[in-house]
This record gives sequence, structure tokens and C-alpha cells, in this order.
Amino acid sequence: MALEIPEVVIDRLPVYGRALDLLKQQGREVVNSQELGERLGVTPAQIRKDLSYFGRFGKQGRGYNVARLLDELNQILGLTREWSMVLVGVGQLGRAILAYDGFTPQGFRIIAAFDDDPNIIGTTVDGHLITSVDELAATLLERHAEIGIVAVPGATAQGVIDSMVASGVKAILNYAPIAAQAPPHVRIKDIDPVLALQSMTFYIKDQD
Amino acid sequence: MALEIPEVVIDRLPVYGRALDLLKQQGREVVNSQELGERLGVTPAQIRKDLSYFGRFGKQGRGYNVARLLDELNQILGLTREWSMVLVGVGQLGRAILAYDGFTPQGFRIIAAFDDDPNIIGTTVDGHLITSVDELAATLLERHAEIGIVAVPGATAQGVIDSMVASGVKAILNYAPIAAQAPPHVRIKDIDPVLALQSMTFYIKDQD
DNA sequence: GCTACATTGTGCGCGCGTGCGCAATCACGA
DNA sequence: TCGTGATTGCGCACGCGCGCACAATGTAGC
Ligand SMILES: NC(=O)c1ccc[n+]([C@@H]2O[C@H](COP(=O)([O-])OP(=O)(O)OC[C@H]3O[C@@H](n4cnc5c(N)ncnc54)[C@H](O)[C@@H]3O)[C@@H](O)[C@H]2O)c1
Ligand SMILES: NC(=O)c1ccc[n+]([C@@H]2O[C@H](COP(=O)([O-])OP(=O)(O)OC[C@H]3O[C@@H](n4cnc5c(N)ncnc54)[C@H](O)[C@@H]3O)[C@@H](O)[C@H]2O)c1
Repeated sequence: MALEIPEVVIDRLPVYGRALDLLKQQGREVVNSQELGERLGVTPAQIRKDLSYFGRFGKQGRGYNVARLLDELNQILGLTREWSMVLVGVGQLGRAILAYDGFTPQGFRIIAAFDDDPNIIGTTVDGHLITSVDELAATLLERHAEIGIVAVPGATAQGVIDSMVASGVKAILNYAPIAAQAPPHVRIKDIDPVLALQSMTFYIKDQD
Repeated sequence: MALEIPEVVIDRLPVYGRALDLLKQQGREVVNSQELGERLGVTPAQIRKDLSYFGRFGKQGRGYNVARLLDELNQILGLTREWSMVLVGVGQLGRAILAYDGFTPQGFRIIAAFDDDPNIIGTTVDGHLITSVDELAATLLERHAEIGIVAVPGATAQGVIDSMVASGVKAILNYAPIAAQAPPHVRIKDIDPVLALQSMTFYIKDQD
């Protein structure tokens, strides 16, 4: 019941949740930490330790009830409600994000999409009317959104982030290749394939 | 000169490299660990410690020569050469990846793109002729590629990964929402926006 | 109801990553 | 040439996360 739960632990919980979701769809009722760990490449002890931060969800001799544990995790992570998101930047990547069918089933909904290109503003992409980014603040006053997605080029990304922060967004998913700055109360996660590639090359550069 | 360099360190080096790239473009000749740290949200000690794993690149009393340090990092990470990549899955996301202009300047080149949809095979996307995924192995025998990008749905992703591994790919960038399995000598990094969102909600769910 | 078995929950130690603090070192100006 | 000031490189200690190992606890079968 410590107040300080390591961030690595929080990052693993959604991974467990996804595996449980799959097991549930397959009709499995119970699973033990051993099997769950094998599926995810994590040690069973790690899983049990992570879960023990939040309570006792398993039964000795049997394991974990899949549906029960999934519910608990969703509760812990705040996934029992819907989350509203705004997207800024409707280029190639922005369109893929708007079309992506992986957000909604998890309770993440894009409620508005913005760009600054006059040729794009006013068009409809996957059912979303694209609005001028100038109206971001006004829109967020009317329809609240807790999460912002940044899919603009690096040069304009920090400005977009600042606007989002000023409008009360609490978390930002940043696709732009910059070291984004935000106040401590706003969570940021970066999605950066180039950084991922540039670190993998270190390990494969001298291979065979 | 320890053989075991922590993976977190390797993950930070590209971040340093990107900042140095920017400084170099701005004409800066030297930078100290203090300023570099401020720009990136990292402590100066961390930067100096990370670099000390590989050598002594700075000068006391002055700092680091920007161009020199950037070269050293590129050398360390294996970024002084070109890397060939294959993409499998030319859907919405795959198209954004093919169109992305952020890979080439860093030396990452997509040399072939595959799909299994007859309506997509044979078409040209951003200068790339889309090939049937059945020809993946044959193509990789002819034109070698060290890196694979997976942009197919989760259900077929593991199969694609297995094919890539069998064809000698050494690193995989996986966009599919699965816990991907690969032999230890193949590096994998996952890009997963949903997991990122699902962990951020933990921190913002009880805010104000 | 009792026994045998399986699996959890967790105390504990180990190892690793982080950052402090300082000595070593370099540039520069007098 | 020497002194001053700045900044690196790194030894060291602290703290945290990981996983072992076992006691606690529940299940199932007889
Ligand atoms: N395409 C990819 O696969 C990919 C992958 C990883 C990261 N990224 C990053 O994601 C971002 C977008 O990439 P993309 O390929 O879609 O680029 P893109 O050029 O196709 O789209 C960018 C869009 O942002 C809009 N825009 C620019 N400044 C804006 C502003 N201030 N306010 C609102 N809209 C603005 C532009 O009008 C354009 O529509 C970039 O930062 C890129 O580095 C892209
Ligand atoms: N669109 C996004 O923003 C986004 C974001 C994050 C992750 N993802 C993930 O990336 C993947 C692709 O997403 P998408 O939106 O482009 O989906 P999509 O359905 O638009 O495209 C998938 C493509 O993969 C092809 N494909 C399917 N099985 C294949 C196989 N075995 N071999 C070769 N090609 C095959 C399909 O023909 C299709 O063209 C999914 O796993 C998705 O979860 C997408």
C-alpha cells in the first residue's frame, strides 16, 4: 500500500491487461502467474510482485480469475471510463491515427481533429470534420478532453503542446521527434520510431 | 570499457545525438553537459556518466565539441552506415511510414514493402512497388535487409515476425499490439500508443 | 474432514542505475 | 609562465527494482 509505485510497474499493467483480455476472449477462466509470464516474457515473480502493490487478487493453488483480475487492472489504471482525446496534425500519420480502430475498444475516443492547412480544414476524414488549430482552445472550453495527440512536424510541435497544456489537457501522446517540454502535472509519452531504430543498431551492428 | 553497458544508456544515446544534431545545425561549436541536460530533461551527471562508458570526449573547462561528439555517438550506435529495412503491411499506418521523411536523413531506407491484399499488391505507394508477402523470403535472399517493420494487424503479426526472423532480419520494429516473440539474437522494439495511453491514465485519473 | 498438492503473497538480499562530490584537467588572461 | 575559473571524468554510496525462496493459504481428491 505504499504511495510510491514505481513507474515501470504502471507501464507493465496494461501489458498484463491486454494478455488477460485475450485469454478472456478465448474463454479461459483462470490463469497462473507462470503461464501469464511465459506469454509476455516476464518472470512469474515479477507479475505477482507488481500485483501485490494493489491487493491480493489471486487464490493459492489455483491462480487468478481472468475476468476478475482484468476488472481490477482496469479499475487501477482508470480504464473503466471513457477518455476524450483531441488530435492536432492531420497529415499522413494523423489520418492513420483517425482511422485506427484500436483506440475505441479501449475507451479512447478522438472527439476533435485540428490542422493549420487551409486545404485540410473543413474536410472530413473518417467521420471527423477537421477544424482550424486556432479553434483548439475554444473547442476545449466547450467539449472537455483530457488527452492530446500531437502529430505535427517537430518544428511546430512544442507550440501545439503549449496550447494543449494551456487548455487543460492532462496527458499528451507525442509523435513529433522533439524533446517535448511540459509542466510536471502533465504526463507526456513519446512515440518515436527513429529513436527505437537508432538504439537497436547498436546491438546488431557487429552481428555475424 | 566494460562489456556490459546498460540498455537504458543505449536508449539515451540517440536522444543526445538528436539534440547535438540540432545544435550543430544552429552553428553551435561547443556545449556542456549542463545545457544539454536542461534541453533534454536529464541531469548533467547522467550525460557525463553515460558518455564515460565509451571514452573521454569532453574537455575540462569547456565542454563537448558538438560535431565531434555527434560523430562519436554515431560511431558507437552504428549510424555511420546505411540500414536497409523491409516493411510488411501497407495499410493506413504502412502508408504513413512509407511517406515518412524522417527515416532517410538518419540512414534508414525502406528497400521493399509487402502486403497480402491482392488489391494492394502491384500498386505503387510513394515510389515503392508493393510486393506479395509470399515473396518476402525470396526478396531478402536477393537484397539483404537488416531491419523489418511490422505494420499488419495483431492477428497476423507473429507470423510475419517469424518469416522475417527466418529470413535473417536482425531487428524488428513492431507496430502490432501483441507481445511479440523472437529469438534472443533478434532485437525487437514495440511501438504501442494504446499501452502508452493506458499507463498515463493511471496518473491523471484522480487529477483535480 | 483430512491429506497432498499447487500457487500465491512477500520478506529479503543482491545487483544495477543514478547522482553527488571532488580531484584532474584544460582554456584563457594577466 | 603562472594563476584563475570552469567543466569534465569518475569513485563511491545510496536507493530502487528484480527475483529468489519460503511460508501462508486455498483447492481437490479421497
Ligand atoms: N508518418 C510517420 O510514419 C511518422 C512516424 C513517426 C513520427 N512521425 C512524426 O509525426 C508527425 C507527423 O508526421 P506526418 O508524416 O503525418 O507529417 P505530415 O507533414 O504528413 O503532416 C503534418 C500535418 O501537420 C499539420 N501542421 C503543421 N503545423 C501545424 C500546426 N502548428 N497546427 C496544426 N497542424 C499543423 C500540417 O498541415 C500537416 O497536415 C511528424 O512530427 C513526424 O516526424 C511520423
Ligand atoms: N493506424 C494507426 O495509427 C496505428 C497505430 C498504432 C498501431 N497500429 C497497428 O499497426 C498495424 C496496422 O494498422 P493499420 O491501421 O495500418 O491497419 P490496416 O488494416 O489499415 O492495414 C493492415 C494491412 O496489413 C495487411 N496485412 C494483413 N495481414 C497481412 C499479412 N499476413 N501479410 C502482409 N500484409 C498483411 C492488410 O492487407 C492491410 O493492408 C495494426 O497492428 C495496428 O494495430 C496502427
